[in-house]
Amino acid sequence: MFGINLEKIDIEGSIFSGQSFRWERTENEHKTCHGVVDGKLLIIEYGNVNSPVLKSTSRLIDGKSLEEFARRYFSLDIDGSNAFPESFKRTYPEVWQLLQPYLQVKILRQAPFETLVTFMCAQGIGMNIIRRQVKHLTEKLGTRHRFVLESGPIVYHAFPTPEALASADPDALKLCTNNNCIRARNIVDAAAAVASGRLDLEALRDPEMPLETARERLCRERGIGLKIADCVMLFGLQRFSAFPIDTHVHQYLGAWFSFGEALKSLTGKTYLSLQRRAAELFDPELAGFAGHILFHAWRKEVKRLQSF
DNA sequence: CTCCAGGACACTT
DNA sequence: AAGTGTCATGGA
Repeated sequence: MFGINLEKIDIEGSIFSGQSFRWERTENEHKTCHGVVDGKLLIIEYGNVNSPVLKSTSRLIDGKSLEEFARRYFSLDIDGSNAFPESFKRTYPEVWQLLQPYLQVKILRQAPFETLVTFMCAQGIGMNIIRRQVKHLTEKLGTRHRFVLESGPIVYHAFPTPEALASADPDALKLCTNNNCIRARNIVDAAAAVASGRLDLEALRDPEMPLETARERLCRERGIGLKIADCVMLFGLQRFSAFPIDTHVHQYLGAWFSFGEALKSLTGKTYLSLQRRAAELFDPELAGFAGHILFHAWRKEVKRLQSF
């Protein structure tokens, strides 16, 4: 057990798949996050924000200390406010003001395959259903882990391996994809591509490879369009310059920055056009980080959505 | 009841 | 080239 300053992390802001890490709210406003990473259980508690605690069943993960691991996993090395240049603050002072509570939002450096599959589950449906799908996926096909804590045993399921998903029966997988047969088949196919080595996700991390090239490779798979490919690059491949445009980004680009294209439906052409203009607003290296911060500010401050 | 949710794709004008 | 329908379900 050691101390790590979780005030610097907007924990609610980053968790999506809820499986590498899962957030749970217990009775008395005491929040706990725990999840399986590489077969090890990580727990973060912050009932009192002044004394948050990160602990694990194992001192070492991947040969690194837990603190080292967490620092990287939570992107503590990235300062999101650096994504916003002075020109942005001058031009959009009211937006900049609104963003202040969200500058600590961190993007998790999640596992590429998990990121790929979870975002394939997230097409045109709400967060609750997405979560449910991922939960079913892990419980049906993921390795089961049992940990004994002071409070009693906890059971967790790791995210399924590409092999496990590739050999899954698409009909059975329907339960994990909101009964959507097309999506189930696409996920099995993508998993097979990764398992066979035909789709080498690790290779797409290479900074030498242009963003465009990596995206093009991802989009070759059925069920992966521009948005999902950009999400995989941003959340799973640590490509912080990738700028995914979903329905919410589409909306705030129109409302906050008066992008005319935002009035039109989000076709491929509109998507690319919006993306080019958005990239000019931020530090190119951290455009995706900026987008994610804006995303949460938009959802909570404007749409009043209870995200997590 | 209608509308929209962290979309992608086929199909029609 | 640009718009519309389909897939699916739940919550507001």
